[in-house]
Amino acid sequence: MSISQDFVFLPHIAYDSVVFGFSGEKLKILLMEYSQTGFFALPGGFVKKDESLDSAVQRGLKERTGLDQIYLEQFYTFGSMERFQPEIMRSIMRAHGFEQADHWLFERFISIGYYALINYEEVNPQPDNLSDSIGWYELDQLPDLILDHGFIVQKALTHLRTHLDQKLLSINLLPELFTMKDLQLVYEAILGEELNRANFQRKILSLDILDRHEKLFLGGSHKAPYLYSFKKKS
Amino acid sequence: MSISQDFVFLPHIAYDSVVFGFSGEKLKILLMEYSQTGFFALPGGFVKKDESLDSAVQRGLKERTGLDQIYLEQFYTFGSMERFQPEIMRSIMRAHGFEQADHWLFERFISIGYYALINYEEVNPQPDNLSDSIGWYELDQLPDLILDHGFIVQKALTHLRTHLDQKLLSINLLPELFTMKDLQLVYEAILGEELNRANFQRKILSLDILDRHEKLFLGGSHKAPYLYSFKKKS
DNA sequence: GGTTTATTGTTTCGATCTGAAACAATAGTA
DNA sequence: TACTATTGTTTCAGATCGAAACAATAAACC
Repeated sequence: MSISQDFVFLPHIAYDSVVFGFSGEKLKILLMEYSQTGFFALPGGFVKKDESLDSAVQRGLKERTGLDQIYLEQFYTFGSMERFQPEIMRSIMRAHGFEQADHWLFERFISIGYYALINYEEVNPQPDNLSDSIGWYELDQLPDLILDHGFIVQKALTHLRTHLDQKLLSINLLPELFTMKDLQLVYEAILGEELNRANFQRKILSLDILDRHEKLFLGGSHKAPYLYSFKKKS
Repeated sequence: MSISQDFVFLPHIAYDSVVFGFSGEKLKILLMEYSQTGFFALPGGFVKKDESLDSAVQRGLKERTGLDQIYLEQFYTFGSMERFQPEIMRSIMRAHGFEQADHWLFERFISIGYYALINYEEVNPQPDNLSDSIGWYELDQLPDLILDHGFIVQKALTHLRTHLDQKLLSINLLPELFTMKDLQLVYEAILGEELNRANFQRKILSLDILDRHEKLFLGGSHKAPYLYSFKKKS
C-alpha cells in the first residue's frame, strides 16, 4: 500500500489477517515488525473504493506472501473505541520520517479480521514499506502486539478450532502428500490438546476424504506409514 | 438517525440487524418497508464517530424496538461490490422528497451484520423517518429484500443454527416461564426440523440449566406440563 | 365416581459412537 | 532370526442417540 495514493481507499475501514502456517510441529502466524519502534502487528491493509472486501484481503496477502488463491475466512469485525490510538500510528510514521500532524492513518478504523491457512514451506514473506521485517512466530510465544491485535489472534484461533471439523481446513496447512501422523499433528496443534491415535485414524478414515498412496520409507526400523492425499472434489 | 447530522457518522460503514422473534410457533424477523417504493429492508443504521460498533447497534435497536440490553451477536461483514447500488437509496430518498444529486447515503457501504433475539411479546416496533412501517414477517414467507439483505438473513440463520447449542440463545426468545414443549418449538423453528420429544427432554434436562416450577393448568383434559425457567447465572 | 382421552414425563432397548487398551503388521537393526 | 519402534487394526466397555413403549394425570363424559 502506498501512502501517496491514500485517496483510493475507503476511509476508516481496514482488515487484519491472521496467517497460520504449520512447521511440522507447531502452529505459527505471520507478524510484521515496525522498524525501530519495536511494535509487532498483524499484516493488514485497506480496501480500495472499487474492490470487494474479500478481494482486498486476497490482494494484500498476495503482496505479502506471494501466494495466490489463498484459503481465507472472515471471522470477526473489530469496532471498539479502545482500538483508536492515533499515537501508535504517529510514532510508527515518525520512525519513517513522516512528521505530519494529520494523516488518514491517524483516524479511527474499524477492522475486519480474516484468517488464512497456508503451506509454511511455499511462502517467502515480504515486508511492506512501513515495516522492516515480517516473519513466523510460534503461537504460544508471541511478542506483545499493538492495539487489540493480541485479542484478534485469540478470536481467530477460537474460530479456527470450532470450525475445524466442518471444513477441511488442514488441507491448506499440509503438502500434497502426508502421513496420518502429520495430519494428527496439525489437529493437535490447532486444538491445543493431544488426541488418541487409534480413534483419530478411525474417525478420519470414516470421513472418506483421503486417498491412500504408497508407503513412505524414511529408514526407520519400524513399519512404514502410508502416504495420504485429500480426495479431489468431484 | 437524522439525515441532517450525517457528519457524526463514520462514512462507508453501516450495520444491518436481523431481529429474530418467536410467536409461539414460527420464527419471525423485523423488516422495514420504505413508503411508496415497496422496498423491504433489514433495520440498519450507522456508527457515530465516538461510539463503538456494538454500542451503535444497541442504540439503533433500542430506537426501533424500545428494548434495552438486547442479546446481540455479530455474525458477518458484507463488503462485496454487488451491494453498491446507489439508485436504490436514491429512489428511497426521492420518495421522501429529497432530490439531492449527491448524498453520503449514495456512497458505497460495508455493512456489519448482527442478529438479535428478542421476546416477541415485549416489543413495539417503531419505524424510522425513512420508512413508514416496520413489522414482523415469517421467516419462510419473506418478501423480496433490497440489495443483499436476503443473503444476510440466510447467513444469520446459518450462524444461529450452528451456535444454538453452545449458547442458550433461546433464553431470549421465550418468556420467563415456559413449558418443555415451548422450548422444543423454539429449537424446531430455528433448526427447521422436528425433534424427538423424549430425547429432547432428556437432553435438555441433562444440561442442568432449567429450574422446574409449578404446573401449568390450561384446562386441557390431559396431564398438565411443568413450567420451567432458565437457571440464573450464579 | 369410574371411564375415557389427550398430552406430558419417564424408562427401556438396541444401534451407534467414543475412549482406552490390546493386538497385529512390518521396516530396519543387531 | 530375534529385537525394536512405529503404524494399522481390532476389541471391549461405557456413553450417547433414536425410536418406541410405558406411566402419570387433568379434564370431559357418562
